Amino acid sequence: MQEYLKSLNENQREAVLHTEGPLMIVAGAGSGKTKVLTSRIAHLIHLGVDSFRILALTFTNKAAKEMKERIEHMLGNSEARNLYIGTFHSVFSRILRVEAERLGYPSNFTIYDTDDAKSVIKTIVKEKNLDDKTYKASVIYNRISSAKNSLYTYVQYQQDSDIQQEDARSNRPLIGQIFEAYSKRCFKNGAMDFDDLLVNMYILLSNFPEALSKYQMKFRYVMIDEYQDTNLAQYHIVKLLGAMHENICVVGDDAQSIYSFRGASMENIFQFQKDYEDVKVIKLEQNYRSTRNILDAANKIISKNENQIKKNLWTEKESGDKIRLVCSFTDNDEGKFVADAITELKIRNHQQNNDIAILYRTNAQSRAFEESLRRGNIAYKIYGGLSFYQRKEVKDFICYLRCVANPQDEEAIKRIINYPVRGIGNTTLNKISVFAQENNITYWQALNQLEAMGFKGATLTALQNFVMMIRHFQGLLDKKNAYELAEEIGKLSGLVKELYADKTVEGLARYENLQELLNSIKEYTETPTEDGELVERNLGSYLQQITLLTDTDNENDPDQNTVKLMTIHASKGLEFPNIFLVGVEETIFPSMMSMYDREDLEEERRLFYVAITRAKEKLWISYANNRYRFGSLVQNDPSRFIDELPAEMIDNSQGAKPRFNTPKAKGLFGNENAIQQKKVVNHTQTATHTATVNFKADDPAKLNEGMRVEHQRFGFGKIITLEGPMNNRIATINFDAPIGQKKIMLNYAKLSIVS
DNA sequence: TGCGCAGGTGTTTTT
DNA sequence: CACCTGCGCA
Repeated sequence: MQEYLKSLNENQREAVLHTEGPLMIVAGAGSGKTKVLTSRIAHLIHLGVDSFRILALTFTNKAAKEMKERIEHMLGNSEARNLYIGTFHSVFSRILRVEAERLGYPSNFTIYDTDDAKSVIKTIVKEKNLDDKTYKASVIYNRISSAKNSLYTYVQYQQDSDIQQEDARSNRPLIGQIFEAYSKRCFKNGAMDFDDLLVNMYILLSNFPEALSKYQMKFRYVMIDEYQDTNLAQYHIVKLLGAMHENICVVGDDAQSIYSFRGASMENIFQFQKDYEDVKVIKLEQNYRSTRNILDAANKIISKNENQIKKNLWTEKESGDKIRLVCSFTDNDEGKFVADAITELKIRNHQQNNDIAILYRTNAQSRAFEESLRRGNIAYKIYGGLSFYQRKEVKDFICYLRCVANPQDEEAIKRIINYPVRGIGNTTLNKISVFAQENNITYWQALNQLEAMGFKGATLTALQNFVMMIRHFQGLLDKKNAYELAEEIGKLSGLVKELYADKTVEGLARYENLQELLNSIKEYTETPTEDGELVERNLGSYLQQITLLTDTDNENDPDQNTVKLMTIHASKGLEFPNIFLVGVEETIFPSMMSMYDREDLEEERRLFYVAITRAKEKLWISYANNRYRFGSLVQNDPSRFIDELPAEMIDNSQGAKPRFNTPKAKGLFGNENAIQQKKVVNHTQTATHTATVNFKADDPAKLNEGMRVEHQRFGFGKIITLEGPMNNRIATINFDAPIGQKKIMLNYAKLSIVS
């Protein structure tokens, strides 16, 4: 038997050996999913399958990279280089570069990140003279994005009566029109947003039979990781790609489906089994990661969900430590507790920083921990937030590169036309926009007819100089490699000089970031091709791949020994010996947005499950009684998920009392009066109030002290005080027994006036 | 055109 | 609280 087969358990081996026909692997957390996928690919190559004909799609670059490295290691030769392994987005962008012409895009098309996309939407909203408060870019972007993820065109969007009614109800009836204008503008700009990479791939396969058969023949074996996170567009693409050979292998875990807000649908798992008659389903249920206490707790949690494929995840490991439940008085105390616990872990248990991760629900929660870790002299790294390429100075530079590679890219031109300052103001920009619109030409084409627009004097000279400069760069595109070109751009544009002149600390950091960017371009230019035949290492391909890179992906020095801080979403697929899961409080986790809907709540619970199953040996679950949010102090109950943990696996010695959380107040605060003594509340009880049938929230501005009101969860009560600014109003309400007095943030809570 | 200040406004989660 | 926007002034 081959070496790689020996180390597999029976089910894993069956999955590896089942190479022909549709296969679905339901892989529980920590059940060796990646091992199976990589072994399966190695096995295919052993059987003589041409490595060029294997496609594996993942959701993160990191997962793709890991798979590739592991296969390389297993094979011991360079065959792995020919494999098509990458994220949906990056693989499709490579294919679309080759096929761009069929779809009417330039092969150097730009990829718009979320910021670029929102900026285009803002422009359109302004052009249509709509109110940018009702038509907020983020809202519109989300509407358009979810439409695209369901393969809706703007025409279908405009004709769908449900959608139209929904938009009308939210007072935004013109989103369909904005969608249309946005699509047309992106196309004109030679740009695709993230969703377009999927949509256009779908269009390519469904409208161009030659393209379809080309890729169907090419990819004889198709593998999909994290299948539970695919959306409708991805589902259809996978189905089309695999239709000829039907050698499709999907790996997923319904219990870890946490991306429905991005259009992912667990339904795809169930649909897969219906789509193919001869589908083989294999479950991987042995967990190799966590101790039994941790695993049992996770199982208990997930069993509360109605919507799931039943699995029996088990382990041979010992029960291990109990889960430590920690209650702190404030968010800062929570930070301090974690820092202290980490120090202790390192001293007593000889753990490294690398062995430890702090997980939270939202990025904003990282601050208290950053502070406490810094104070405790513990090296850490935060994942998430802005990717390197989204930082202002880096993106400015990239926009130079973008408009050289693709002069249709209006967003890029507008961003740099007056940076560094060259006397081209807003009025001028607007004139150019209007001219381009009226004559139905691109922004760049308009810039090449300056006289026709009637510019004179200093403005004309400034514009002419800009256009000449960009043309000069474009002329170098074929003569110089990406790095040489970038160097020239840095010099001639004055950007490097501008940043160099700034000697403040931040200025220095910005200058260094720019140098780092130049280095990365250099590195890219000098690395030999290894990615299969479609990759060319020029400026265009460089630009396309960096837009798809996230913060988690540029792990420059992996041997850095740091504690890792990240959201639970970002932690998926990772494992650590020690996990601190923090901020486990109602309104944070489950999030305020997901508390009132069964499906949303189940997704939060899956998220909780994902968090717990990251831990190999030790797990802390922590919450605070008081924390600052939006600048004011709020009080949260411990999360309902804490109550769902099995009591016998919990170590309560850190003073945490999930059911009766009395604050251990001992003058930790200067302004004691500001903190309302919290009533002892069993919050499972608090949830028993069912809102009146016709419950309708009233405008918080109408509330007054002394009024009797109804709260959806806490029931009826009387307003004692109202305080804080109107945009963050806090009411102290004396609720009827057994709830008692509570502070309520009106931004979140919905109150209905009774009398 | 650019800068400083006041005021408003917002937090899920991400390729 | 922290960030962004818009406005008034130099």
